[in-house]
Amino acid sequence: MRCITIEKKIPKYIQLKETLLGLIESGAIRPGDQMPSENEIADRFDMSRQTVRQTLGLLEQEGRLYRLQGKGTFVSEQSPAAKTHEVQTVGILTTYISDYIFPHIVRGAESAVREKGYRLMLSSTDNDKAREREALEMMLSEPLSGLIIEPTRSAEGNPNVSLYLSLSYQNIPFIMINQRYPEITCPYLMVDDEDGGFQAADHLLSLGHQRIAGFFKTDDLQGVNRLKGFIKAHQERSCPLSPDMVIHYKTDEKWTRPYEIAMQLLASGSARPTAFVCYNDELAVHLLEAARQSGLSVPDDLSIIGFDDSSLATATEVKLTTLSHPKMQMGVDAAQILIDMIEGRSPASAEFCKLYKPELIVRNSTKKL
Amino acid sequence: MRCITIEKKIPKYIQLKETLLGLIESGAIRPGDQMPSENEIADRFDMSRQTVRQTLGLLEQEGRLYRLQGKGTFVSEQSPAAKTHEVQTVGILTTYISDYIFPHIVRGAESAVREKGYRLMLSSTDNDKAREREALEMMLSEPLSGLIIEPTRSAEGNPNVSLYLSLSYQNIPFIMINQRYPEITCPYLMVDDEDGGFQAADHLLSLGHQRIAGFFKTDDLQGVNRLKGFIKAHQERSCPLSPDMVIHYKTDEKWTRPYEIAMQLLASGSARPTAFVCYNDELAVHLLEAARQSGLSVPDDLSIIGFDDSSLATATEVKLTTLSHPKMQMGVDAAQILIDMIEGRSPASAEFCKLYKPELIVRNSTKKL
DNA sequence: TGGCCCAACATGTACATACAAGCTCAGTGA
DNA sequence: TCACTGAGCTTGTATGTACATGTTGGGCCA
Repeated sequence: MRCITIEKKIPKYIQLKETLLGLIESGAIRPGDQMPSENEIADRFDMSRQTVRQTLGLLEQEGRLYRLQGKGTFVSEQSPAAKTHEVQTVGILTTYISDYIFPHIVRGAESAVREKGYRLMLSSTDNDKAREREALEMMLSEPLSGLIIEPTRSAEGNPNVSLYLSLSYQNIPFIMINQRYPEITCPYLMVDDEDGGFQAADHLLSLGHQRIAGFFKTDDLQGVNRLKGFIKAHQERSCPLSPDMVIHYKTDEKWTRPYEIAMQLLASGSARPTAFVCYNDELAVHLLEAARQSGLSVPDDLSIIGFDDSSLATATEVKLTTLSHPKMQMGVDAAQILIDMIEGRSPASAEFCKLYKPELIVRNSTKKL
Repeated sequence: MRCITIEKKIPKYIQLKETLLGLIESGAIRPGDQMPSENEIADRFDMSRQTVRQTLGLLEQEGRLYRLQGKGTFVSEQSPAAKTHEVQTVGILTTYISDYIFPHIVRGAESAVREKGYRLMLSSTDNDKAREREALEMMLSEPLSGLIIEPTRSAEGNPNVSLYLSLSYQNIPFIMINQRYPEITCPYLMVDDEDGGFQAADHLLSLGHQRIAGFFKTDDLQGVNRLKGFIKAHQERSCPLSPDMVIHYKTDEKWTRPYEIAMQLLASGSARPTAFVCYNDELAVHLLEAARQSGLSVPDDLSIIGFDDSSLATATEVKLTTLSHPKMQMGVDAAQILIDMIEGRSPASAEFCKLYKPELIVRNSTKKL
């Protein structure tokens, strides 16, 4: 009884809409065909012309019909096609596009996204919070199906939290790579930087090095974590670590400060470090130059270890020992997990997390003491 | 008289719509405010409630109003903002994203595009014609305001010409970078590769080298043009060029063929070349290794010259002499010219063309014989 | 035969009425 | 005091009528 009452609550004009759509979908009325006139429909379905008009208005608004005054009402051409494979868009927001390992991440994401039939919207923040906001707002000006985000300057708080929260509110899935804002709960992928830092230091310690200088960029969490692992390795091996053997620098100092300090350290006689752990290969190559300038040979006088296994690591004459991680794969994985979330296939909770263990690649820049 | 008749032809519900919009725009009714009820409006403007409903339906459809049954009709929040600076999108289609100099081009384009308030859609072809088509079709599934295209494998014809022609037909401006399809007339930006090849060879010839081997990737026009300049320099200097001093290779052979041939050439005794001109820095670094393997020192026994002035050029111990060109600037210029075209500011005809003259950067990998 | 006009029919505009359904709030009753 | 009810407002659904406007085609007239 109740059921029937509820059934009956469906308005007539909606019922008519479904009926007409059925006729169109079934092919009884084909694209381009003229519909029966309003009066005819009204008679046939035993309703007033006004109600028919209301239905037709809806269908016209949805693009399924078009009406020509004086001529009649007609079925639109392409509607189902346009509706079924409408292409969706995924956004990726990175700090830098051109530098170093980022292109590989972007490339991985792009190829995975393209393969799944999505488009990729790209934006970068240049590691600037204001630009992060700008880019996010611009990307979201048209509906996005999902976002891959590489957080900007994550060690220094996050004025754009509200924007990220509004993403959740709008039900737009997103995933973070490389780093993560602690305030935001979302799936993320990152290299196990602490483990990498640990492996680097541990490798050198196991080779008998006692005075190891570590150069870390500390305005992002990656550098902080690598440093953490670096310290941990010293603790586990019970090797004392002098504070002046830990060199912090910021992104904009990368071509100045580490080099200068390296030169000082290398000139410091008997207390001179016998090994450098570098934040990444770029810096390692740079400090390799510092060693040359100081008249020291690598690895005989100084061991150097990099991070990322970039193309720079093997471009040098002394091939760099470094920590390798799947740069492009992270982009691919991020895209795939995100698309799983978009398409509702994912069991990946908000807590989902994938850590990539770096692999130590021993080449010729490190040597037993 | 006629005029008045025409005035009177404007339907009441349209008039009411304009009136209400006026009230909203003027601030008399503010976003979030409740509108007068349908009956009230009907009374005030002396029309039936049905007609008022028609107007409100239109405005609701346009997103200016929303209606809540039982509560009333309200003015939407953000409509004017969303309407006035609706964000447009520009696409960029490159062969590779992560390799080498492409990230710089993409970055330049991204930053210029973002600055102008556009969004950037990114896709790559992996130098594959089928994927080029796929990517183009996908990007165009939603309207794009313009496209930056780096042609795919341009030395081998172009099965996708029709797609590009349809761009013109749809009035979507586009611009090509790095290379150009000869069948398509459009503005383009490129490095003057022929001049670069010429400068490289000329530099070595002027240093007294007589036997110079040139390694060129010839499945794209860039390599072909660099080779052209390489040959031209020999002609102008009246220096004979033996055919086996010109090595062609294809993209997928880049890690094999040139290296092998270089090793052969370097082992060929008295006829051994005294200098290498390389398609790019990547290859130059690779052939630097071949020289080391052959026990030859650079630049004393062998001069090597690269192309692109990439980060690899200074990562090596022997800093590479190379040809520099504004990688990122090309992306910036492409974006700016394209946006000028989109916004109709451009006097740039379809024939517009900008050639970047490469600049020879002399470092330590070349030496007077 | 050719041009014109008008009837017939299509959708568009406008108004009237009636009742259904959802929200608010004041007043009632336990 | 608190919960319920119902009056009175809102928008939503449904139908009726009337006339305007645009399209087509057949029939009339020159």
